[in-house]
Amino acid sequence: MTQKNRSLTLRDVSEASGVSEMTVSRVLRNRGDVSATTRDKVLMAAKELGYVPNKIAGALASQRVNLVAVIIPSLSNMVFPEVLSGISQVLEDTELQPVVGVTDYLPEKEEKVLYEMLSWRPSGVIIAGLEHTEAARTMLQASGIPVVEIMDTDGDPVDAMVGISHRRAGREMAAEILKAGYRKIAFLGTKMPLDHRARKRFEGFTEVLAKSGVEVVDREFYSGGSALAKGREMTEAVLERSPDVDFIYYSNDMIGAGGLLYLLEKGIDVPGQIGLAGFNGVELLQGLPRQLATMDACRREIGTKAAEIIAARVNDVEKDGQITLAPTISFGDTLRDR
Amino acid sequence: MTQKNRSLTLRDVSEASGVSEMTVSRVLRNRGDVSATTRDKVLMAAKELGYVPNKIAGALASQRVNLVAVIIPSLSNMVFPEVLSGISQVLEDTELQPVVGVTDYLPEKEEKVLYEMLSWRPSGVIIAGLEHTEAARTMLQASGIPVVEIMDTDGDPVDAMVGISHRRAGREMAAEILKAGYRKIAFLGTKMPLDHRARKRFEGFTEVLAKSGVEVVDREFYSGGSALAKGREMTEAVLERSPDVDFIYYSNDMIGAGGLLYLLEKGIDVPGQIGLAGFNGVELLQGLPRQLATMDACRREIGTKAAEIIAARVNDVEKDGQITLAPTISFGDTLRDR
DNA sequence: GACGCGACTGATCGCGGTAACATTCCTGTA
DNA sequence: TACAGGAATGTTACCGCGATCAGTCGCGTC
Repeated sequence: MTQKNRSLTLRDVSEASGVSEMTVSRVLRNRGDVSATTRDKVLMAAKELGYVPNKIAGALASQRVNLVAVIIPSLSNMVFPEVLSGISQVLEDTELQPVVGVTDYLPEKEEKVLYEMLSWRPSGVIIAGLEHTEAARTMLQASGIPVVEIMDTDGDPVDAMVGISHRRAGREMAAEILKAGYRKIAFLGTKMPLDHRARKRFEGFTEVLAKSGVEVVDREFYSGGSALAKGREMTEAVLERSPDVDFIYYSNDMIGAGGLLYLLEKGIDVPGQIGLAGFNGVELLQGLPRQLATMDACRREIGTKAAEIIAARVNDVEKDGQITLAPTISFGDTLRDR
Repeated sequence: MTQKNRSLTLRDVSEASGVSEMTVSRVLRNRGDVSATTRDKVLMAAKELGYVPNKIAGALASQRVNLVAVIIPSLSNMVFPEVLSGISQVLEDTELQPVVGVTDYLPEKEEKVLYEMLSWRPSGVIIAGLEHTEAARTMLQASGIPVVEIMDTDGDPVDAMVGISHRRAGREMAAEILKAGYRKIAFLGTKMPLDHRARKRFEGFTEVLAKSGVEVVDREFYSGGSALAKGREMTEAVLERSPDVDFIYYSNDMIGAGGLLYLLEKGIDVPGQIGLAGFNGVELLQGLPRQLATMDACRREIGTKAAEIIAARVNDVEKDGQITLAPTISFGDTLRDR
């Protein structure tokens, strides 16, 4: 409460409680032996002064920074917050703490953010995707700390990796769609150069279609704006251009939901006339009039596994570092045998 | 690239380039006079080694930490990410950097997170809400750094504050609803003890209703789960219990959207038989079959204004610190004169 | 009574940088 | 030619804390 301007230090607490700085330090970190009386005295003084330890100094002195850099493309779609929450949950039981950096899907920004984060000398890095600039990869390698690349497993990780195969996800969805008898298939997605995982899903998707001699009859890509509204617009555009479409595969659930709402409004029979599928398994879908077919991206689990790997490695425990999770398909009400 | 284990220091670069550590430091920070030749030599050496400056040490030595602590309740609803993006956008033009902490709407967790963040000695704090534990308020005051409390302006800030009056938002919505002729009004919201802003909206809302002798005929609260689905369920429950309801005020757009979808499905005339309104003005709404009446919470602007205040104060520029933004109501298609 | 031992406490050093001041060197000018 | 003055570079002293090691004290043991 009594507080001038200059920030308090151990010395202030030490003077206030009549013991050495070292003892105060021990009390506040619960380390080493301190008598109960001294401990109480110190804690009282610290509380009274409103002392908050300086982790900057602590980290420098101890050469330990209990931060984990988490680098993701975006916070504004539901997918990464959920990964984050998985990470936080696991790290909560450790002394590690996540620090988030956002790249907006821009490789150069990713590089910059990574550089910034590494300059805080974190204990580990969790970073989305396997595609990074040359410089970023080099930094990750040179950092000498555990690195987990998440979300995607189609590629070579710098170190550890946890995710699903998006290529396979695309393939499986394509197979199911074909099995259900759809043939005039359209694809709606995000502008792809930015989003490697969406691209890989698309590649896997077309690959399987091609094997059956089927080609995507139409496609449309968007960027920015309300995904729900974009799904609507794009669906409308595609139907206008290609009225004979019988299935639409969306690169994410949000635009899929927009498309679903649009089709229902138009009185189109889903999935009779047109089938639909999205990707991600977002919670939102549960509130829709009909359940959109989708594929769970195992977001939360990716977060927890990644955090577990970091936590283990930080404590020098070796731990399996290449985890490919299996996304489960959910057919919902929009993908059925015709 | 050549890299053992121990992290590189200025000394390594200094040795590699044949100048003093101080000069290397100057080059890397672009500060002070350094000849072009020396500069190049140093930069080459630094790049070659893959040197990343240690901000921990730098911050300790310079007594400057260019971090801004941003403490918010949640990342999983659209509102805070948007505030964050406003903050980031403004801070991008400064040397400040946001660091996010999440409290899950729990006061004790907020206190803990705040303590953690302050222990990194940030240059400023942006924190959601005006309600904090006693200890948290004390810490904020004692920190001696600029503090901006955001989102809400119904109360006394520790220092600066940027937001809207949720009480007034509730009042205005109530007034419009009454003006449109609705009288059997229900309220659906989140469990309130956790969310002061939702509570204040509700208080303002009922206050205006009461002045016209109207009372909320039914109410229902939820916590957890998919908001869209919850909106659906709660709406169904309320209609069953109180079939004569003619308006439903939702404490957020997401549950409002769920309700809207439900009513449309049931073939109920919206807004003829039942009017609806939500709160927040989320982007999602643009993709709905009908535009839900709502009120913009000025999220992005709150973020930018708050960041501007911090940025100004950090540079010792005084700046107006009590900003109340005016949310604009948007009637959409679900609130109309009967 | 000397000794060992464990519990507790303190002194010193250095983590990797930066601020502030000191030094060197070069140039133009009186 | 001597010297002022600035540009370029180096030296020194910390920043606030924790690791390490060095005491101090009380007590049981032989």
